[in-house]
Amino acid sequence: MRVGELAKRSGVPVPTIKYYLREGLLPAGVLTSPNQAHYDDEHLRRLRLVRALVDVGGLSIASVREVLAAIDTRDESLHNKLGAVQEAISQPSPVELDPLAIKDVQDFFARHGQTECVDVTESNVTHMLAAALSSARSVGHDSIKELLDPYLEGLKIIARADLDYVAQHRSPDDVIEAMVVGTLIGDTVLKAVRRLAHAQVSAEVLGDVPAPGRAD
Amino acid sequence: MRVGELAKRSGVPVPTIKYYLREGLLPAGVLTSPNQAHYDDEHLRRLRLVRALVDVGGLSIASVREVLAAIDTRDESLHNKLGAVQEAISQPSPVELDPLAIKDVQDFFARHGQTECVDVTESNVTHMLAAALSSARSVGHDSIKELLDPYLEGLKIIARADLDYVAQHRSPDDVIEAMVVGTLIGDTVLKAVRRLAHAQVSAEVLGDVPAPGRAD
DNA sequence: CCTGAATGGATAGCGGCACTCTCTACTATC
DNA sequence: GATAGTAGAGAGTGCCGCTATCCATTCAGG
Repeated sequence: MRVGELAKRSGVPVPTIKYYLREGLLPAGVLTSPNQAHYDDEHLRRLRLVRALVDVGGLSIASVREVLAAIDTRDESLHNKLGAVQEAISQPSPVELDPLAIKDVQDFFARHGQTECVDVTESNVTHMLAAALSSARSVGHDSIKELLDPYLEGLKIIARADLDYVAQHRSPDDVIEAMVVGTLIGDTVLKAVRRLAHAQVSAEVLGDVPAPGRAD
Repeated sequence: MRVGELAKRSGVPVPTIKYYLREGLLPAGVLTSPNQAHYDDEHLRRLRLVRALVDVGGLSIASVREVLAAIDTRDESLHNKLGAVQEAISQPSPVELDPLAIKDVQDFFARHGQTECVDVTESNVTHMLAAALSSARSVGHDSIKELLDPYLEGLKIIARADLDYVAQHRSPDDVIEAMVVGTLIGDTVLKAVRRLAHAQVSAEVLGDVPAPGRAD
């Protein structure tokens, strides 16, 4: 197919597709003449993935490029690849880290037998966690660290489901893509369902009546 | 204190503080003369909250304004206020909704006894969920909907912890703020911990050795 | 009381990002 | 041969979150 049809089938405007091509988010089509190229279903699939990462995952174009690079790398173990993708989809926030928050993260790791991680800034993921706790501290909510353990408890169930989902896929490429999609879209799903759970819980506890003094 | 000290104590540059004042994210200080105003700890607290929402929550200035407005509204029930905050911190994505994904969301609600919600686009939260599932469908991962139930399972534990955390706070204002901080910073914490859980699980299953054929 | 730094208030400018427009030279199609 | 579409590339756009500049005023130190 040519770019026009790719645009029609994906819902992405032609100029945007050209932009993605320039930015390296989409491999070039096969040139049949100096100004004619041919795109296949793989391009369509990739284009939809890019849109999913941008629209739902909220990734920047640069991050998408990193993620795709990690997906496309062929000479690494699956585990390393997953790690690279994790890093790419977890951009650090510009918050400066509070040493006490770093301590909280280290304690958390220690509590769960992970004694390796000494330098929190080493990984985007741990940096993200430390940044979140730092921010919480700065607004006087340092006790939010008490949530870490129950969160882990709930996340064990969730991570198991994620794993089962990813395990459905056969080829390593599909596994990686499932991981990316599952993680990023999963984040959004989690966010939404958590809010629904909050709403339900708050309705139960607070009800429509303003009676906060009830013993539960 | 004056703006210079506010800047020093918060780490936010003076011009940025002025910008926030203009944008209504920060109430004006008490004028003691035509060009002298006095700011108190409440301003500092609010300023830190704004930074937390922007840096960790990733909210736009406009969303922050909405959240603060919801926090500051005085004439609504706590439950309504929480709902307003939820909406404000859940911006809809520009994805167009797949009817099948909408059906998935409705089925999910039906499975859990929530029969009220007919129109998914009514709330930003349900819209977010439907958008995420739509995107998943578009990249060929429609079976991600199977994750909804296990996610809810894990999130029940998490939401309970959230509720306990919020319940520690006395005044309604503190409850609202705890809800905002707990939800937004909690999102980031959840994201990070989930990634750590993934990494751990993938290390266990895949190990450093490329032996995918092991029976678990 | 004088001087230099800081302040409130307002307007304009900047840098980054994700496109979007425009143009040229060409080609497929009717 | 007219028309529509295409590759490729550079410039332009719109928004967002600041940042710079300016002015009249005022505070703080000597």
